[in-house]
Amino acid sequence: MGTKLRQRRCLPDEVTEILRAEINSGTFKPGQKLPTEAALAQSFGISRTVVREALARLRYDGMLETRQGRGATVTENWQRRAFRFEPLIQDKLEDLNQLYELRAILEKETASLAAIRRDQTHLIEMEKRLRKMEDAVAQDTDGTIPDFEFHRLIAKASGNLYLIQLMQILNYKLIEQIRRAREHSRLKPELPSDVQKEHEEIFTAIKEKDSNAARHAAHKHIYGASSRLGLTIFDG
Amino acid sequence: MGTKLRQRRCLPDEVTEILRAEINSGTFKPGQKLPTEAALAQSFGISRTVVREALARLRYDGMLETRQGRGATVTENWQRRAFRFEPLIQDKLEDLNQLYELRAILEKETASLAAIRRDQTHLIEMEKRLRKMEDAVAQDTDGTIPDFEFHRLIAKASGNLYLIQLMQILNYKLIEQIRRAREHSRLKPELPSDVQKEHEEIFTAIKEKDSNAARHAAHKHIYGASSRLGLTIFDG
DNA sequence: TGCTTTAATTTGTCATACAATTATACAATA
DNA sequence: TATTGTATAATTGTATGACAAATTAAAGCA
Repeated sequence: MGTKLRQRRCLPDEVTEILRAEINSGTFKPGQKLPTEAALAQSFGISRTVVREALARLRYDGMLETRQGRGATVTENWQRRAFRFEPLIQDKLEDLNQLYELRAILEKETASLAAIRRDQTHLIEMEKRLRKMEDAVAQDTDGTIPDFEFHRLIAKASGNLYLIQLMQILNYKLIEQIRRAREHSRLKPELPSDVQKEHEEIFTAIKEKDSNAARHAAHKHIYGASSRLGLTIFDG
Repeated sequence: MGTKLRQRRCLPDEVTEILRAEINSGTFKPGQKLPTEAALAQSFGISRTVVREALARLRYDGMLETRQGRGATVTENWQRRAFRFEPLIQDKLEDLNQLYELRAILEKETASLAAIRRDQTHLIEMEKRLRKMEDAVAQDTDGTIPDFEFHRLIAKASGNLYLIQLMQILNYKLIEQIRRAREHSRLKPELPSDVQKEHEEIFTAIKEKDSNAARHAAHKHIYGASSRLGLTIFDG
């Protein structure tokens, strides 16, 4: 295990990433034991302190189980405790594709719930963001933030705290990923007027408490967004 | 912050949970600085080692950002990196309710996708689990494992890796939670024959590539399961 | 063999030390 | 006064050593 360490970030980050990758790739299989902390420290050429920090993280994710005197064993992969939107697929486009597929599912049902549970406050806040986006379109500036907030408000109106958290993380991840993808491989930019129209449709459906219409409008929006990015998610 | 530590589990677990809760509840707000490691160690009455391990975990989840010389600040909650199904709500029944609502959403759409993308192998494996569950019903034994695996196979057939991971974690969490709830407050047990019938319906729909039927069958199943537990999720 | 005891191994926690980085206080200067 | 530069303190990052607690492996014994 003489993997080299690049001192770009802090050491525990590096070690965690390496160990995580080795577990995911099957170098250490479920049920199998990891080398001892001392051995890992020596093979990485670092102190036990750093190794322990890395193991602490993986243990917290439920990837490892350590017991005093026994060592660390890789957990069966179905009892993990944390979900991370780390790239699961090599092909970046396919990865983005699957993320958007998940997003479509969540946005659809969230909008549907929001149409039922929204109150006046939600509507007011949503409309504020709609106007901000309108301004952004008119002035040709970046409307990413009100866009992000608009979707967050829909989630909030759905009333489901897990949905809220999950979508917040997912949407932020997507913003980051798309921004990065744009820098490198020049993904097509969104067409602001289309986006604005789609947002209005979602808003109207939620306002009118039309659950099905909200679901369809949300689907149309996410499907449209993915299409504009050149993705090909399933149009269920 | 003289919160007491009960030595039930290991110290870092306790400290992590406490800090996590304090951040979530707003005791430490986003952008705000945490006490220094030394101060935390002293107030908890433990060593800096343990505090560092707790902070390492929260940092890894993206809840904290620490910089050498500056200290630890709470991250804006929209840039967190990991999603955990930790109790977000005080009321345990409402928490379970929201978890099931999320599960309903995911199972529905997963089944729908599975009906489109499943291949012969998936069907064979699913059927194996169906038979095992049948046996469990007949012999009045615990069919939790084949049940769990059946749902995992549906997710697998959907082809979306994020869905697979997410649902695995969620379903495992629910199994744990229900088991624990049963011990304490005697939740109603499932009616195995009903469950079996619902599973067969989902399977048939997926087998026949009927996406809508699969969606409906899955919804019926999760809605039924939650009802049998005495929950009241929305019947959209 | 089968059981008990002992020793070695390994993680959990503590304490200390120092380097690297940042914040703070303060003096010097224009 | 305001700003800038410098020294000082504070804080995290990493390394090392030590010991307790738990587990495993080995040795000894019937």
